Amino acid sequence: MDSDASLGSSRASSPEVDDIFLHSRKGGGFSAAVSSSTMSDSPAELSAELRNAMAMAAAAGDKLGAFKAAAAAAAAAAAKKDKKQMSEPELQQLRLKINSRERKRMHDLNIAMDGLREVMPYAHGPSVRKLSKIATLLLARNYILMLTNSLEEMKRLVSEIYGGHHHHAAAAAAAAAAYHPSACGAMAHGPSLSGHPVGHSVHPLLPPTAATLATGISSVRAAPPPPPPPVPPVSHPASHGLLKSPSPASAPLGGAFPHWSGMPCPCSMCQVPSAAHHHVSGASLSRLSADTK
DNA sequence: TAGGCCATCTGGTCCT
DNA sequence: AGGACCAGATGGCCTA
Repeated sequence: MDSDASLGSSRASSPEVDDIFLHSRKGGGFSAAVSSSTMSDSPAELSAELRNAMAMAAAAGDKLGAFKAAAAAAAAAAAKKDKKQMSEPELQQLRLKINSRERKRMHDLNIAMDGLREVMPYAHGPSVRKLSKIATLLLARNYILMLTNSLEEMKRLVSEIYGGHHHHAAAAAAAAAAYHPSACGAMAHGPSLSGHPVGHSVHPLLPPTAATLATGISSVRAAPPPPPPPVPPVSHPASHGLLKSPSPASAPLGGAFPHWSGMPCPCSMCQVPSAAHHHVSGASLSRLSADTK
């Protein structure tokens, strides 16, 4: 019936409707979930009619849709009327339905954001706090730019290797690209690589690309400028700037990143940024914000 | 305690 | 008309 029954939340703090009304939220409890709906002019408690409707729906056995059924029914009935003619409970039901939709929409957005985080070359795991949304987006942008640069570089090298056989160059590049995954052996690409999904897309045989995924975002994390200097390739600081540790004493990031001996760290965060590579700086971020307004 | 990040609510606007 | 999308407001949680 109601669409938000289909999706679970990617966050524990994103309860489903049932959770909102039937369980205490962490910290705030019931009031935390409901009180904000009363910030404007709604009464602090649900109306008696509303609660009755919910109770009846719950008694009907539809646990998942207990609230939703009541809300949908009331909303459907209310939809036939003018809003001004709607009673207070009907208006509340409509509001709750709209709120539920909006919550689902935001949950979907968060799920997509989680999916994006999963394929980003940053440390995953319990000891590393997950990227914020803005950091995820900025990191993703820089990562795409880095991969584009890598691809171009690879094409260029293949063209050089094959010299004048220009008509073979494109095919060779394609073949090289296709061959790459298996050639990497244990360093298989893809999300299956624990803790470092696609971070080594910068091939070790290729010169370091211009990418530094974190440079732009560090200015986002660190409120006061100046931006931190590039991270040295060998030593891994406790924080990449982007990544928040659960506690100061938490495991250093180097432990979360698998680093292969005798091989430059494939983590693009550890690579020195190139002046040619444009990354999203704090300034550009603010510009971006301004542009979108 | 201030600031960052987030979830949620809400009203408005646009689209189908 | 209903749903999707958006932005502002608000309050909670967490960290430095």
